[in-house]
Amino acid sequence: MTVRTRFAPSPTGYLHIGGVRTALFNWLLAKQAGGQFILRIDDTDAKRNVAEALQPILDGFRWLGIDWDEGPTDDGADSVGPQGPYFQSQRLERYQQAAIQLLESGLAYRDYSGADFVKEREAAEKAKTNFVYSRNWMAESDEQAAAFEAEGRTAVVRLKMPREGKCEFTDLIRGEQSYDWELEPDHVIQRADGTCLYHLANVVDDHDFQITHVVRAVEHLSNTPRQIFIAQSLGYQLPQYAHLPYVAEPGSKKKLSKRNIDKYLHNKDFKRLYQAGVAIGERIGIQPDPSTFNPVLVDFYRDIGFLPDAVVNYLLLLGWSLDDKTEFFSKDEMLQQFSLERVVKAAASFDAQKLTAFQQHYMDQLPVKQKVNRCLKFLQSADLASTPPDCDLGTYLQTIIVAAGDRICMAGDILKFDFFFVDDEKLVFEEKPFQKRMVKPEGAGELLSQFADALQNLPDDQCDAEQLEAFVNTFCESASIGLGDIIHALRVATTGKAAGFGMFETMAILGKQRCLNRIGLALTKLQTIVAN
RNA sequence: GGCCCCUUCGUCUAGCGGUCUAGGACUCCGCCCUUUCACGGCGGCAACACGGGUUCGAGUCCCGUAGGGGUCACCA
Repeated sequence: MTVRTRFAPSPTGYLHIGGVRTALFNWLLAKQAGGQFILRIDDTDAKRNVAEALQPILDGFRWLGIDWDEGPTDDGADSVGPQGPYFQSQRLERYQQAAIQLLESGLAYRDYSGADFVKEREAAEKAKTNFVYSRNWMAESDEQAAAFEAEGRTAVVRLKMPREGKCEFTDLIRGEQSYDWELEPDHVIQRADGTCLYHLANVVDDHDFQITHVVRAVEHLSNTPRQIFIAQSLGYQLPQYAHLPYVAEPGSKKKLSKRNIDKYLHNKDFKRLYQAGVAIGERIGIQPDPSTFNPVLVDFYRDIGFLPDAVVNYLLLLGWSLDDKTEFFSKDEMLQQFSLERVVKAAASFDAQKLTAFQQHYMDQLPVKQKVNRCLKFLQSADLASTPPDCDLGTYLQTIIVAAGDRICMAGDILKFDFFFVDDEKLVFEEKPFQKRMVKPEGAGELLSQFADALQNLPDDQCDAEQLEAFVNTFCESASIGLGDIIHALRVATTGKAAGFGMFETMAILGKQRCLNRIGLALTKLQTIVAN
């Protein structure tokens, strides 16, 4: 039997990190068995522009390398696959057929209760008793229906649920499950206007698409009995069920939700990641709106230069493990090793710091050329392209990336080192360090000026990091000062910042002329400040 | 509230009755390396929710208790 799994997002405009994990597990289960992974769009209730709200979700999956065998086309405008369409909004007829079949077999009925149903339910809630619908407005014959209609009532279709016995099924993760049928109310499966609801559509589609394994989050566990009822009533063969734990909030066990971003921002690690993202985002024109750009959403990671494999690897280990030590998995290894048996039952909190650690690891492993390509995109987006004379941007960038080592965790971090890529006259000297290192220390300007004169005479072919270091040391000796007396001012003057990587390396990369230019600009600025 | 689920270091987890004075990873803290930072190396802090059983023996099985969570729509 071919394993077929599915993930069924609603077109909401964003791809949630918890959803990705569910999709990933589905994908792994199908692909490791040589089966198919299907993307189905649950838009039965969507009144918005589906294509537009679907696009970010499709893009997200493509970026992560979670490819679907059947489902919407990449632009979300159409479907590909033998059982299409894969949009629920386009499958209404199928659901209606199923509703008729249920009606005809007496396992569903037309219900004319309207608001009376709610009244009964509320009364039961008030009395603190289990609610069992009286079925007073149930119409099982056309005569009954006509009578209710004469009262001006309209009908929905409800499931005629069993009122005794148990629903038993096996969950691949949670084992044997048993639910009392009497606790299941008569769910509505079709509205008065003929449109159908989730449970019906879901079961019909899973059957039509020949889904063999329904792998979804636990919040659906309690939906399973009614779906089993529908499937059995329709004569469908039941799929296997597996209910994953949900992904929880940072530092708590509550379900992670895009609605509570403000709350997560109080979490130290989450906030740090978010702020790192915002710092990058604002340089490349992303609105710092936490409702559309935050670490719960997959776009966030792509936008700031995470590696998709890092995100996937992290998510794999959120609720699953192979053993007591293996941390890193390539896609192939995941496909080889994944199994539902090893899925953890408890909810797992989202940990921004650990995700970042995975990113750091994957970035370290990435060949330099690829790092260059990724960082280059951010420079271009931020409109940064200034290089030393006779040096092309790619080569220059590579030098910087090598020197930066692991200081570039996500590709967008290259923007922290923007001073390498701005024209000298556009270099911004940060106020605080400039005050501290240039303005405040007595004679700093004078010293720097002398240094510039000396540097001017240093032959161009002696400007690598090592020789520069020797040169600076010699200068310090002759001026009878310590290295610390000049190096800080020198850093601020050449980079505008208080911190960076090795000073001599930085100077070597910038080149002598640009260092001189910048020192000159810093001295001019200093004079202006002193004059005022 | 009803029903259901879950419970090992701060976090992700290993553990399927003895090999557990509970292992790994992230974080944190030391030390080493490095003229600085980062990396790296070494080391450290830190957990079986509680109470009863069962058993020669329980983190591991059973039952309670507590806590946490999910779900109870003409949403999906």
